[in-house]
Amino acid sequence: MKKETKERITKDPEERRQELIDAAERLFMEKGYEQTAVSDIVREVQVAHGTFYYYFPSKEDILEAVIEKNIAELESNVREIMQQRDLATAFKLNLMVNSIIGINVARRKLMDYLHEESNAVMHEKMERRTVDRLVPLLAEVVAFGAEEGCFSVQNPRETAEFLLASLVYFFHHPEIFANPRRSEKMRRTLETILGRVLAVKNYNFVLTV
Amino acid sequence: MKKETKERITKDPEERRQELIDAAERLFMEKGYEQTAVSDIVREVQVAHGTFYYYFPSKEDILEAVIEKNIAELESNVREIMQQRDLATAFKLNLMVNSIIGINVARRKLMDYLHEESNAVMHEKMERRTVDRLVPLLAEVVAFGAEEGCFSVQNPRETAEFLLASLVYFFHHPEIFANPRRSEKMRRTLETILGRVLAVKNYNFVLTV
Amino acid sequence: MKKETKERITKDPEERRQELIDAAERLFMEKGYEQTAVSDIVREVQVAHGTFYYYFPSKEDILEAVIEKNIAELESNVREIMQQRDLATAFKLNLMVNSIIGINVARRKLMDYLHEESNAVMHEKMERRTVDRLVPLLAEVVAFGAEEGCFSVQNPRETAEFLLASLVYFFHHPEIFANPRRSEKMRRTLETILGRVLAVKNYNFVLTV
Amino acid sequence: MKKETKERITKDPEERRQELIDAAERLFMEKGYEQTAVSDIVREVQVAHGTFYYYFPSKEDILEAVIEKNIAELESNVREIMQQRDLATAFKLNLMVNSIIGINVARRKLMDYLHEESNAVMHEKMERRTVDRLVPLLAEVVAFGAEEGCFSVQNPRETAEFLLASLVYFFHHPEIFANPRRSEKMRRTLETILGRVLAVKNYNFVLTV
DNA sequence: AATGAATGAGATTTCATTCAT
DNA sequence: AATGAATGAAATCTCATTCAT
Repeated sequence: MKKETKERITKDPEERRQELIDAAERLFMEKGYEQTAVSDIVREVQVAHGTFYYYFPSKEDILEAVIEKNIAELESNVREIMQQRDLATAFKLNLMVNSIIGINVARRKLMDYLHEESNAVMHEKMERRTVDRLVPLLAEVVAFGAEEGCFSVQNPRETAEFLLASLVYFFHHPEIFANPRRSEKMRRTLETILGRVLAVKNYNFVLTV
Repeated sequence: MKKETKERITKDPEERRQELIDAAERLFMEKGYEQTAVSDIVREVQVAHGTFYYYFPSKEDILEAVIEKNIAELESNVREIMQQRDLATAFKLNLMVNSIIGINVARRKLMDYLHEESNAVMHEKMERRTVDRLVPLLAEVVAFGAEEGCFSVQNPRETAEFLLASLVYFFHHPEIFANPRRSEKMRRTLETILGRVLAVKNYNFVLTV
Repeated sequence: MKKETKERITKDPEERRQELIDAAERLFMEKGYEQTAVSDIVREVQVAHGTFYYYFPSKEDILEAVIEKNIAELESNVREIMQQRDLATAFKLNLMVNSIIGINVARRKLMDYLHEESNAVMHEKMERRTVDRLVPLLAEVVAFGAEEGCFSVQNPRETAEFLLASLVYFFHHPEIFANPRRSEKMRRTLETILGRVLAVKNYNFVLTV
Repeated sequence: MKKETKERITKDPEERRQELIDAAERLFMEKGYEQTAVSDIVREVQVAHGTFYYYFPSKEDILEAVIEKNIAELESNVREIMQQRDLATAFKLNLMVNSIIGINVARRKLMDYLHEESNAVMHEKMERRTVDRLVPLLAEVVAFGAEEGCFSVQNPRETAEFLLASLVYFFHHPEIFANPRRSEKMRRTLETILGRVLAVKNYNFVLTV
């Protein structure tokens, strides 16, 4: 009469929550948000459906958590660079841009190219959140450079927005990286654009795509 | 056993097809692609489900048709401008950019702001298709201007891509238009950016957002 | 490679609808409304889940349909009696009351005693709808009798309400019928009550429980 | 590895039990029995789920407790009236009826009208228990009055049942109280009915709805 | 006495698509 | 060209209850 009692494994809530977010992130990137069922996530983590809903009120909420985790990481990287002293402003901005491109590229490589268009929801959310959170940081540095005189920019915030629009273009066009020649041209073009848009003095942007 | 047979209205296939596309377009803009069911479309046009599938193999196909219709219109507008003779290249490019922004803005105004994030699939597809189709046109004019000497650009195609990335930014951020001050700043910033990125000679871009 | 294609049986919509209502009625009475799953209903009728929702927007809607069917039947019986000419008013009311009790008793016998308290939702709805629909009919006859002088009643409508409250008591207490002695006493008591409440002249109510 | 242990508040078991019952009662009345989750109750009382199940084996059991609490109160009120000496029987019965109506009315006013039909389970249980517990009391007084000669009734128990059926009608139709005219008519009608059903001598019932 | 993370069966519903007519 | 009844897989979410601590 023994019931095949499924082990009931209890963990620290914070740990469980992370497990769920990590599994969701992996699956969302592989198969896309909408193609991933809550049952896929709980199967991965080996918990019951109810456990999922104990931690997240809905599937959309875990998507927000996944995105937040990603953005937070990106933001903190960028912020760290910002806080370094003794860096010339133009160089600092250069580092920030490289960091943004770099992480986006890395992230994109995880996403399945095949499901490209089927992950629109996640892409859209990610892009908007990225822009919203990074614009203030870029804008601050641009503004600072403008005061310093190393840049010549009238509207730092708006300029930062358009620059970010160009940076996330990479995120939306991962096929670029498949072709080294193309990738190279894009890199050089963006280097030029950055220099011109900011009207930098005595500095050449060097990107590492 | 008499069946009250519902009127069976036959139309010219091309007309029917258009009716379906128009209804779909309206609904996709109002409620979003995923929130629109095939039954919403057929209800609107007053035909049976079968009729829909007689014209389109799947729901995604009518989305493609809707997008194609939109892009084709945009492309033809832009192409028309291109073909005008006796226009200075910089001025021609200016007109093209205005046309792109204008149509995007008009389109966005139709879309329900409320469903912003819930229409990611359509947004994403629209953006990619727009970029794919307009890049060659912009690139051609940019290249021509570079040869002429009114622009100074190394990689016309890549430059056109990044410029388009900035133009579609408006499409993704319709909230901009809600605030006149903001909208104004964006416009002026973009005017400056265009001038700098292309390194135009003897011309100032004037946008009409 | 032949697919075991499940026969696709198409029927006249009205017939299908009735099949679904009938199956639902049977199941609701046997197991209770809440204990009946939509899958129980579709299994019975041998259609797909989708078919159910093609006919009824929700499970609650089929409950309404089941109740409506029942009430309509009861109402039409009672109305038929009302419309008979050449019946003394008291006798006519007597027939109406017998009809109401009779149908309720019959219905109750179908319901599973075991699930008594687990079918509260259906009971409550049924009772309210019954009262709402029958009060006007009873009230009319009571009023007519009062004018004629065979009854002596001040407030026909309210009196009808309280009488119905007594009639549906049987519906809520099916255990009464299990005990002949009890059942008999209830019958006689109700006969007396009817006579007294209406202050009937020259007539004795005779119930057939 | 320190866990920030949440305060663990211990109380007298009887007190805890009452807290739970009171919270459940409030919630059941506001939202309905089925619409109230066990988690709503424990959140209200600020205890863990396990604590709930330490006191009540199941959700249904706390419903029974809530109902019992209510009925017990009603029964004791009515019983108190019964035990008063020096009251004429008809007057005593009148007081009892007023007490029953009064408490039901008061209770109904607490219940959310909006969730009317969604609280069927609780309504049904409450009604049955009310009838079961009050019938013997009413029957006893009716029987006593019959012996005394102030009433003329053959079957006191059954008569009491039908009278209670009329009294609980108010409970099921709270909308009555919203309309003073209607409420007034119902009251007067019931006064007349009581007098007639019991065939009272030298007394007029006066209700206080 | 009390905690609260975990369970998991199961319920309703959606909707793109098919196909016999 | 058109109909519309029928399909059915699949998805999200609920919640009473358990049990190791």
